[in-house]
Formats: sequence, structure tokens, C-alpha cells
Amino acid sequence: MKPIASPARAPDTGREFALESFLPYRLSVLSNTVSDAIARLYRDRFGLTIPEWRCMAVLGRFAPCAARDVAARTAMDKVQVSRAIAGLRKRGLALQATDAADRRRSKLALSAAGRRMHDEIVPLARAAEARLLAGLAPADRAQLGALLGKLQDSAAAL
Amino acid sequence: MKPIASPARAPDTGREFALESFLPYRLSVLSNTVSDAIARLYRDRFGLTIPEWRCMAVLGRFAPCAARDVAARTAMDKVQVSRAIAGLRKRGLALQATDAADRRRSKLALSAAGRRMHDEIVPLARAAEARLLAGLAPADRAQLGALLGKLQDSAAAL
DNA sequence: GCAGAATAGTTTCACATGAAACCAATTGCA
DNA sequence: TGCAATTGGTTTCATGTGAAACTATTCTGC
Repeated sequence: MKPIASPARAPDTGREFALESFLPYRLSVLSNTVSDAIARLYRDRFGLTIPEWRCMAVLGRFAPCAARDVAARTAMDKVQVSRAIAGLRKRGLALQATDAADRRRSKLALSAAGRRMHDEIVPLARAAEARLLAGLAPADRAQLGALLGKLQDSAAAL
Repeated sequence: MKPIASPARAPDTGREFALESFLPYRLSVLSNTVSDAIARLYRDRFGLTIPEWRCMAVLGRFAPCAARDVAARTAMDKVQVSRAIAGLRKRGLALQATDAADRRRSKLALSAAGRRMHDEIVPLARAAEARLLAGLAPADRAQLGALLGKLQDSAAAL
């Protein structure tokens, strides 16, 4: 039997359960395919993991802010954020200070080197996204965004 | 600062990089949200992991077949399949024999108990999918399927 | 027909990841 | 005021996961 190139999209007969057209499965496969490609880019060119990149993206836009704010904006938990920030700091890409107003909190920001890397990655990330969307007409893209939003709301309510 | 309930979908200004509207990020968050909900269902009610459920779904439809066929149809690698099948066998849900025509290959199938569990899960899985799609008109659903297909093709080509 | 390459599947090992424990600081309220 | 509960963040520990090694079998081509 030949390997199956990409998840087939056969119509479901109703009687048999067709995994390949089951939405949770399709989302998982798609997300993994995309994440693998993106992760390779960040890793090979910049030595970053996806959690590190997410933190960098948030700090690039909202610094200075606390780790809990980064967590809220990246859909990661505080442990993931703590480790990702530790990784960025170890390479001199992020800076951490304690917030004087509330000494439990940290004040996080990108270093100059981190900002440079961030500014270098952003266009590459946009380009990868553009390749992903290349086959879609502008109206399709808008529709896609709306549909993903609705699905996210339904999924959160499950 | 308040926690952010679900990934916001603010329009991108172009200058700043908006993680929350970055397609790979949105797909990852959505897929994780859905997978978590689905995984909880399988685990709490049936003690199955998602890889185990995927194998069960494929065996329910295509048995008897070899592990490599299961791998091709589930987008998992052979290690994941091996472990998932081991888990199913340990609980008497799957049966394994060696293929007489090619003694490297295995002949996998569901046991009677495995078939019963499968037939019990399928309607629940369909119901969960239906809840996920509840907010979408039939035309939207068709459109969603088409868009996910195009994205999958582009992503595989990255 | 046999030596080397390829394939199917399992196991091992090292590392990543998540849950829970933990420390420090702040808040709430009796 | 003071002390229990909460919050922010890190660390520990136990488990899950992936890459590579390994075994067994079959294919290839000389």
C-alpha cells in the first residue's frame, strides 16, 4: 500500500467514521504541519523555539511588561513563559528586572540584540504566512479569519 | 492588567507584529483548544489517548491492516503507532498477528471489546464536532473544509 | 542464490514538557 | 495590625516524546 501523501478529503458516507475528515483531526494535522515548518525556520536561522519566539513577539510590542502578561498574550502558561524567558536571557536577548511597584512582578523587555533579532524575524514570519495564504483570494482570507474566530469561541466553550 | 479571555483579533497596523492575528499562532491555539477538549473526553470516559483513538478509528474502518498503513492514515510516525497499538493491546482492545505473506508486517484489528468501544465513541466524537460547528451555516462549513484543504496543501509545500 | 540495501516494527536513551511543590511578595479582612 | 489567602514566578519530579539504534524479514541486482 502506498503512503498517503496528505490527509485525503473523501466525503463521509455516514456509516463509517472518516478520521481524515474529522475536524479536530484536520486542525491538528494542519497545525502540526505549519508549526513544524515555522519551528524549523526559527531554529535553523535563529536558534529559537516557538515559545521563545512568541515571548519575543510579545515583548517586541508590549514591553516592558510582566511574565503574567506575556502568558496571557501567548496562550502559554507561566511555566512555559518562565522557561522561554530564561532561554532568551541566557542568550542576552531579553532583560529582566523586578517591578518596583510590586516586587513579585518582573519587568521584561528585549535587549538591543533581542530587538535586532525580532526585527529580522518579523518579515520572515510575514513571508511564511504569505506563502501559506498564497492560494487564497483576499475574500477567502477574510472568511478564513472569521471562521477561525468562530471556531475558537466554540472550542473555548467546550 | 486583566487576563485576555481568548486570542483577540485586532486589525494589524502593519508596523507592529500582531501575534494574535498571525495565522500559524491562531491555528496552534485553536488546535490546542480543540485537542484538549477532545482528549479530555477520550481520557475521562474511555481511558484513551488521542494517538490510541486515532489508531482505533483507522482499525475500525480499514482492519485488518499493517502498522505502517495506520501510520499513513493517521499522520503519525511508526513509533507513535507502535506505542499506541501496544496500549490498545494491553487493554485487550486490539489484536495483532503477523502477516503470513510478509512476516515483517503485522495484521492489526480491533477486538470485540475494541469494536464496542469504537462504536460507542464515534457518536460522541461526531457530537463534539457538531458543537464545534454549531455556529456555522452549512455554506460556511463547506467553505471551511475547502480552506483547510488549501492551507494543508500550502503548508505541506513549505 | 547470495550479499547488501531497504522495510516493518520495537526498544533505548536523552530531552522536553506538565503538574505540583515551592518561595517571596502582596492583598484582604477580621 | 496581623495572619490567612492569593498572586507572581521558579524549580523539582515524574512522565511523555522523538531520534537513533536495533532485530527481523524481504527485496534487489549482480
